[in-house]
Amino acid sequence: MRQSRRLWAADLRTGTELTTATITDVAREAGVSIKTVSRVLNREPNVREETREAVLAASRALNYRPNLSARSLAGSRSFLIGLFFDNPSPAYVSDVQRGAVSRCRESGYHLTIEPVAADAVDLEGVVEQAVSTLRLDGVILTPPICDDPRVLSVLESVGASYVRIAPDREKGRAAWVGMDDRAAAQAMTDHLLDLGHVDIGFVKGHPDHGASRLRQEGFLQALAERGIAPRDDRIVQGWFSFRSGFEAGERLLAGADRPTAIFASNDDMALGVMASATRRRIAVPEDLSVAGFDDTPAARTVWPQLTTIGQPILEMAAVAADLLITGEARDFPAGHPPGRVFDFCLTVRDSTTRPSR
Amino acid sequence: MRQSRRLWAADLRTGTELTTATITDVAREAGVSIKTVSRVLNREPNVREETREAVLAASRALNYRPNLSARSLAGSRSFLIGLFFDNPSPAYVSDVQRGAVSRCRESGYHLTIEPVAADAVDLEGVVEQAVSTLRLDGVILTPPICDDPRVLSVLESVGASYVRIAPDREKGRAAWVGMDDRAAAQAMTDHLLDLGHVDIGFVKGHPDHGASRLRQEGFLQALAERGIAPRDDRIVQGWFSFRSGFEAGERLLAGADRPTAIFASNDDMALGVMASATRRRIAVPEDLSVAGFDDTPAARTVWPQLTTIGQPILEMAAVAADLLITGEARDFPAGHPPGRVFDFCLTVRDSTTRPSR
DNA sequence: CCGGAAGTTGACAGCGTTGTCACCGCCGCC
DNA sequence: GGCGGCGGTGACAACGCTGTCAACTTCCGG
Repeated sequence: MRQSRRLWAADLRTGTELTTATITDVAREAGVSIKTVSRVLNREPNVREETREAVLAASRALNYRPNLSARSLAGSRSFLIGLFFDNPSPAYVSDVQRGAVSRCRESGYHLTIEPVAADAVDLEGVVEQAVSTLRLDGVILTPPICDDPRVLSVLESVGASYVRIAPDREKGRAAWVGMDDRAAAQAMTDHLLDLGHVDIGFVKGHPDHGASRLRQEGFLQALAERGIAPRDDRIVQGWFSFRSGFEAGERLLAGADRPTAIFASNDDMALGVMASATRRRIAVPEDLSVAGFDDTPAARTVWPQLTTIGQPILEMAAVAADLLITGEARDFPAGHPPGRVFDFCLTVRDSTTRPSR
Repeated sequence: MRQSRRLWAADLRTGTELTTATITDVAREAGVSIKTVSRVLNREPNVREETREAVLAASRALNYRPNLSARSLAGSRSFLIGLFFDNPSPAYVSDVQRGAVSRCRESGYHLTIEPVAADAVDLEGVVEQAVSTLRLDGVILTPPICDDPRVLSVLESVGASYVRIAPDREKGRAAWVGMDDRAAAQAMTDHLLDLGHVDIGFVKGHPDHGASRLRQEGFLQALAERGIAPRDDRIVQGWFSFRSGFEAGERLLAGADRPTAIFASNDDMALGVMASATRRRIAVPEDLSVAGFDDTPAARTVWPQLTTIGQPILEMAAVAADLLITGEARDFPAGHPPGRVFDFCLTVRDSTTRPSR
């Protein structure tokens, strides 16, 4: 009745000795071979119900934990999924992580993270190193690196399957999940138009992000459908940052000829616009409606609370992990990867109302 | 000249065939045994310089990547560090992740994350499962779960070494890194006193967080050292949330008898106070100075920008990872674990100024 | 010039699991 | 009634690396 015994350095301190059950111990306990234990644990077919239960009982009795390293070395799966991200927004990344982990946990997978700078010189090296040494079963990519051709090439050259979240280009290249930014921006603009606004300012996003273009298109389309001609001086460039939003606000709100509403391409810039309005003693929403995009926590942490567009990020990330775990992200007809568009959520809060004039 | 060849499912699509070099390939290429290659790669002593270089050259030539699973299975290290966190603040967690990963990368370690809910029924199970199956070399714990006795017990019972970030209790139990919350709160209060404020409101933090108590103590001590008696009605309970800060502001700012400055125990609550002031047309900082704590991104994303206390979170997390990687977190004299206090940073921005009356 | 210590290297046995293949018995079919 | 097939099981060889130990070299001091 020998069991694998291991002595940890920490035990030398406490004097406790630990036992870590291996698959061999479980097999002995259940009176079967290790291969049969393996079959049960991997839910393989062709195991008698009676045998399965005996194994499961033995496994529970010994508090058996499979050794991922051994599984990975012997088998073809590592049970590890990598999440690569630049750091656009902590709140966004946090949601992606929680969504992905929740799906991973269901299948005994774990998530490793690799924060990287999109402009890092050795981006490819970091990616390749992580994927190769960890033998990742799959990789999840967030914007903006999900559109970095170098990263995609590296992943493909080492044969890793990956899912892109909200990619902008080459959607036929690999699996992805995303949202319809154009439709969302159009919906928000419609909301402002419905309130009675006709003179609406727009703050563009960072030109490198694909979403910026789509959001602007949605804005313009909404105007077009109501027969409103966009005024060039109502559309100003921003960079997704609070400061750029503040500056855009300063520009749009200078003078008496100002819009009655401003739609910023993300929440941080919307907050910047609100700050600019506050500075100029323009009351939000009474004298100016402000709308954002993303529904970051800050949108609720500000007064008045921001009307914005929410994305089901947790769900998107969970589906991304799912595509990897099920293998759908790997096996698909060339040029036709699985992709899924999620619904956005227009959240009307206190920063938008009918125009006062 | 055979090399290990592996065919990936993805290659069936592209027709490419991949070669993954193993330590055996490197050994053959360099004309030495695999053990010698292993020695070089692990920086073990007693290898001739000439041999070392030959191995390194061969390794580079074949673009060799060690297989972590194999290393972990054969050796005693998994090169994996786990980060367990509840989700108090995405910005905080994001900094912890970046700090820890930066140190990990230096030593070929990787970080796995386990977001958990502090009140999850099976918290212990999740922790135990992750540590056991992944064979984590170490674990990093953030508040509030770094103070959860169940988690600490599980980690100790499976013999995992861990480092706590900003623990509140039982600091003699395991390695930790932290900051002096009391001194920081005192410094912030001194800043307000130095500006000339004598009537300062204080918003307490969540009673379950140890930091709340320390911050209040620092506030009171600063007053005491100037001989100022604290007024009970100037100290109100908060819960670290924006809303609770807003409500605290409403309470403190009602009526003409109001403080000239308010120090909130964290940034979210300070923002709530600012929102309340804005609603009541009390100008910040002209008519009311507001100070926060934590230096979250929102502190800069608001107008006026918030005076607050910053913590070197990246550095703290990096040191936490370092303690794990070097083994200092594991081997220490009983009752005397390594611990380190980091300097805080008082960041004066626009939300505080001299009192107008 | 010799004995021993220190430096340098390799053979080999695992580490805990999965993949392959063989085996045994039972069923249904001609 | 023999035979092919399949459900159920186990023996055994990997997987790629590290730990152990032994062997061989080199370098000293006496």
